[in-house]
Amino acid sequence: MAADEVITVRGDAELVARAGHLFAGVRHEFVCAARDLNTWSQPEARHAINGRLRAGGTAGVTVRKLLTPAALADEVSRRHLDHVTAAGGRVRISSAPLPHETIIIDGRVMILAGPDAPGPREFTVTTSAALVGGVHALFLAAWDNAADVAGYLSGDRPHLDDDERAVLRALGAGYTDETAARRLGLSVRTYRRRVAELMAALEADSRFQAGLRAGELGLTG
Amino acid sequence: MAADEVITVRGDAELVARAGHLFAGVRHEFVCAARDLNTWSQPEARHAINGRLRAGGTAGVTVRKLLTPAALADEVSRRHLDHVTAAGGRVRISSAPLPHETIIIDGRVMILAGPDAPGPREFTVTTSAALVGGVHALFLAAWDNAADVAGYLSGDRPHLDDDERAVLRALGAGYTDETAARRLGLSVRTYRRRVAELMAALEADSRFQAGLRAGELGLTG
DNA sequence: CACCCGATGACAACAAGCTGCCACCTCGGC
DNA sequence: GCCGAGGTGGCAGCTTGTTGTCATCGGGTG
Repeated sequence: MAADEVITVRGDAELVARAGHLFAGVRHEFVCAARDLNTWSQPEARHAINGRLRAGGTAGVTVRKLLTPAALADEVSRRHLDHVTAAGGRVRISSAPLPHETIIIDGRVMILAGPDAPGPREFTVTTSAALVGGVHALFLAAWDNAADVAGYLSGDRPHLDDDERAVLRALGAGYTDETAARRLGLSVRTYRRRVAELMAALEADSRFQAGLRAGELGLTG
Repeated sequence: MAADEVITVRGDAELVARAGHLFAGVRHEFVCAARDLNTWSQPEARHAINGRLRAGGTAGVTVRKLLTPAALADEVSRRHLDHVTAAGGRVRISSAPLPHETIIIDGRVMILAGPDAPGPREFTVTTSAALVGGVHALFLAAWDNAADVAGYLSGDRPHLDDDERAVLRALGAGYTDETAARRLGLSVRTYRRRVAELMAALEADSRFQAGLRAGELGLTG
């Protein structure tokens, strides 16, 4: 039994001072999972870290960021993500809640931000192989099941209204057009018109394809 | 900055001796993520832990296990999972690789198994709130996107062969039956037979529904 | 009011999908 | 060889889906 390499720091400033060098030491992988991009209360902290990251050079480093939709809310964040993707980083969006910030560097070092409590935020830095490895695997599991930000944003999300959702549900329920139309209080002709519009919105050539797309875009729940 | 509550133990026996009491102290939640159920090299260790768990009483405790399909391979594991679900525990299956074993108790204590190296396996036990909280959130993200074991097993996963995958791809491509059949070197009659079989396997009443299911089950990639 | 517009629904014609039936072929066992 | 099982394909008849056309209705607008 042995005490392990885990330290806790309080506040951005101390983190930068104590662990800033780690960001510059990235060799091949930088992954982070977070709810949004507002972990650093003071912009200076973020700048300092970004500076360190760039100083280390980004060639050959794969960057992966796993975020929640909250990170797409404001324009500043979006622009940051555009930068990341433009630089070859990959960004995905998870519908599940995420920790406030988890950073893993080269599978060796892990930095976890504590909850947004009053006072300076706590950060935990560890190099324990078991800890980092385990969390990294969990990260990958979450990553694998999240949608790419491109697909999430530009893809479509055709902003369906209630009627269209109703049609979608009827299709998903496996009703025939006849039955579905009756249930929705529409004529069969109109129902089919709706289906056709939906398929156009989903850029699907067949109903099977439309089902597939609807599933991909998570329009079923 | 402060050293945190992280200890590392080597081997099942030491883990049971040092941290076994934690398993008995479960109050409301016991979650674990693992590739399979073979973390404990000696069955005695598992029995010891199961004993401790039961000793603590399971009323009001939610048990969640996130595993990979590997955990469903052998009959013994399946029976164990049946027990878990019968006792009210929830089991999900993730298609992504998972850490060897991550256990979180009541959101307070976390136990991570190290890689299956030669010699006794290392376990890391920590109570650091930031660490445990962060990993717990990551676990939830992975959990949310995994399939319930019931749906995974009984549902279908109809173990598609290459032909069926080809049909699926043709459907997903949006071809008409005519075109798809020609591409696959089949008669239209046979192609449609295949589609019908596929739909039966997916328990779908319409092609739309089949597309939805296929997407859900990740049979497109 | 007359007018236009968009949404709806009826009808029709056609395309696509679904299935039962039967004939054919091939393979393996007798 | 003979037989049966299982996969295949053609055909036919039916259902379902797709689309165009047209009449109708109701709500603005001049």
